Amino acid sequence: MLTLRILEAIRAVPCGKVASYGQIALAAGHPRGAGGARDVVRILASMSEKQNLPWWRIVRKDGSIALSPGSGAELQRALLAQENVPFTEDKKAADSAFWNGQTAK
DNA sequence: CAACTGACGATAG
DNA sequence: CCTATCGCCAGTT
Repeated sequence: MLTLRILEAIRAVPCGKVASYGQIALAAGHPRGAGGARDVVRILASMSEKQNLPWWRIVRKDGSIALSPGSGAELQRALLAQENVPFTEDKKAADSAFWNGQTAK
């Protein structure tokens, strides 16, 4: 089940770091082009709380907050800040890129 | 049980 | 460079 694998991948993200949906999907073994990211979205959006997942560590490939402002984006940024994750002026995760830092390009 | 949904990502225009 | 569209697919309603 990809869901569980994705959940595990998200849980595998170390504190103080972030991962992109694409990287999570890839780590989960779903190289569906870029579609794997959609799976991460679905799962996170629906089960994050239930699965006790660190959804706030999941950002875009650019390292920026994926959610729209007012939907929890500010909250996520605050949580990351507490995890010791530095942010750039663009509100992107600076050096917190997980998996060889390929997330922040 | 069937349909909708989506916090993305890449490619094409 | 920015906008638009396609791909993907299982959890949620």
